[in-house]
Parts: sequence; structure tokens; C-alpha cells
Amino acid sequence: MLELAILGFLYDAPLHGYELRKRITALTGHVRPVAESTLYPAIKRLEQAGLLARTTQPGSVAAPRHVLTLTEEGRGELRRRLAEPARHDITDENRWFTVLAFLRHLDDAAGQAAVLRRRLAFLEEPASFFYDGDRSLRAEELDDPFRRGLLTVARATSRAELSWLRDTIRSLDG
Amino acid sequence: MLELAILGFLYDAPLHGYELRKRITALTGHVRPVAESTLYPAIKRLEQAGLLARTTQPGSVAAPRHVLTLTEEGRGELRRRLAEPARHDITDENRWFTVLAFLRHLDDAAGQAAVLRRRLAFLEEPASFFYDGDRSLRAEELDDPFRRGLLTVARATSRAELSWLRDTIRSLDG
DNA sequence: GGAGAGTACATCGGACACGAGGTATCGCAT
DNA sequence: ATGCGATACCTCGTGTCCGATGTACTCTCC
Repeated sequence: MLELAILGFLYDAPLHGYELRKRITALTGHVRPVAESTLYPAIKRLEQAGLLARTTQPGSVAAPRHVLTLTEEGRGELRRRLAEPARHDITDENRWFTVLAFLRHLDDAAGQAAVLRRRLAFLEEPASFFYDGDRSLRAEELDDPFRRGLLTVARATSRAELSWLRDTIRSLDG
Repeated sequence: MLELAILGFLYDAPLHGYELRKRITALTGHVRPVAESTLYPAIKRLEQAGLLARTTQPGSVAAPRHVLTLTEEGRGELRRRLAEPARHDITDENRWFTVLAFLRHLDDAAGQAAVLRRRLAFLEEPASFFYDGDRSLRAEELDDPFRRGLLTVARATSRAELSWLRDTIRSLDG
């Protein structure tokens, strides 16, 4: 997820690590803050994999900046990761939001629609949280107000996203 | 999050690892499946910390079962984790749902309301995903349909949860 | 002139997660 | 008979994440 965000932000423009961190923090930081000790090793990994290149520039105020640029392999890798997200990326809301944030970089409406359809299929799967034996329990059947709330909120979320997904897929297809 | 789920399920009744895994899978597995190689070490950790005890029973069909029971320390630890969740547990939806699933075990309406209020405060913070310099961008200002969708869905989710939170806090207080 | 905040990068150790693989039993279908 | 799926547990290696800590420069405020 972090790597996807790095590739995604760099696809638009070269950035240095510190600026990258600010953008990632704006995108997902309120939920899961990005530690510097996670970001810099991730940058190094991607660099060693040949997905991005760095050029050192004198820092405007402090230490010299390492400006990061995606290589051609890096651009291809981002498109590949967007076109074929892992199951994790589809099911985990945090990861899915990251995919969505950069899906426009997949400049192919059919490919974009295919990704949205995978999310749609996932949300359409009958998923419950609590079971009585094999039978899945509905919100109304629960005594516990917190579990009821959990189901209620999850259902509302899902409804909102489903209708957005259906609209968007239709307009991508049309 | 995993440890919280283990403590939460065992608070109700002693279970063996395999059954525990099925319950956790039902709760959060559609989003983030729990690998056995994650669960068993986690059980061992909790056992070594003195939070749970195991007794071996002949297996009904296969290998002998290790039935896990919460110790008094374990019960206290669960209540402590529920009463004072880490910031992570409040902000990350997956973790938050786990907290909610077991919040009833905190049998103190004021404590429960306090936890809900923390989530409420978090959701009320003005959080944006995308910025133009310092200015946060609203859904309407974005060209990108996917980022628009992301904001739209996030807003709908948040609205649904906010209204549930306010109702529930009111009824816990009243 | 000195403290503190912000910019900018980096390393290290510990904790945690996961896939791959292993052990063993039972029932059912082929 | 033999393989498969379910039950039930476990280890190992690899990778990732994070908090703590360090370096070094600039600007602002007092």
C-alpha cells in the first residue's frame, strides 16, 4: 500500500522523500500515519528494484534533497499494480482507497472498469460478521447495541459505495 | 487487533485455537484473513504473558485440542484495552470494528460512552485526502472521478457513523 | 545567544505478519 | 487402496513496520 502510494504520487511529478511523506500523510495519515522509518526503507527498496531513480539537489533550507523520479519500469509497475490489484487491495478499505486515488493513471477505461467490478463483486458477496452456528445474524437480531451499530454502519457504507460503483462502471462502459 | 479479538472471544467462553480462528475469520476475515501462522504465535504470546491458560482435551475428530481460557489478568487486560484503546484502534476502521465488537464487555455505560466519544471526536476532525497547497479540496473540485468517488464514499460512511454514534452516546448517557 | 520548531535524511532493533511447509487423524468418495 | 478435505496444531524464514535515536541545517521568537 505504501509502495503503491509512492509510485502513484511520483507518477505525476518527481518529489523528494519529505514532500512525499506529506502527501501520503494527507491521503491516509489520519487513519494510519506513515513513519519516516517506514518510508525511507520503502524508497530504498523501490530504488533497488529499479523502479525509481534519485538525483541529489542542494536542499532549499536544510539537508540536501533526494529528488525521486519514476523510471520507465516504475511507471509500468504502477500500471501493473493498478490493473491487477491483489485481493488484499480490493478488500481492505485502506488499500482500496489508495488504489482508487491513483486509478486514473491506468489510462484505459476498460481496465479501470474491470478493477471497479472486482470491488463491486467483493461488496456484493453476502458477508456477515456474526454467526449463530452457520446462520448469519442480522442487525435486528443482536442484543448488543455496539454490534448492531457495527452492522448498521457497515451496511450504510456498503450501500453508498455500491451505488457509486454501479454509476461509475456504467459511465465507463457507456 | 488480533490479540484484542482473541481476548474478546475468550471473554465469553473458552475456545480452542481452531474454533477461535473460525470466529475471527467471520468477524474480520473477509477484509483481512487471519493466517494460522499468525494466530498460533499470538496465542502463545498471550499465554506467556499470563493472560490465558490452556488445558489439553482429546480432540473430537483429530489432534488433541488446546482449550484456551482467559485468566483473571486476561479479563482485566481486555477491559483495559477496551477502556483505553490506542489511537490506532480509534482511527483505523478495521481495528475500530474489533473494539466495537467487544465493547459490551466493558460493563460500564460511562466508559463505553467515553470510547464512542473518542471515535466521534476523530470523525468530527476536518479530514481531507487531497490538498492544493494547504487548501483542502472538496469532491466537487476534483476532475478525477475516482478521487471524487473516494471522497463521496468516505463522506457517506462518516455521516452514517456519526449519526449512529450520537444516538448511541445519547442513550448511554440518558 | 539560546531554545524550539521545521526541514531533510538515515539506521537499528524488536515486534509482528505471512506463506510454505510439516505432523497427524478421521470420514467420504472414487 | 488411495486421495481429498476437514480438523487440529506447529515451526521456520523472510519481509515489513515502527519507535527510538542520530545528524545537520535554518528560521523565529524571546
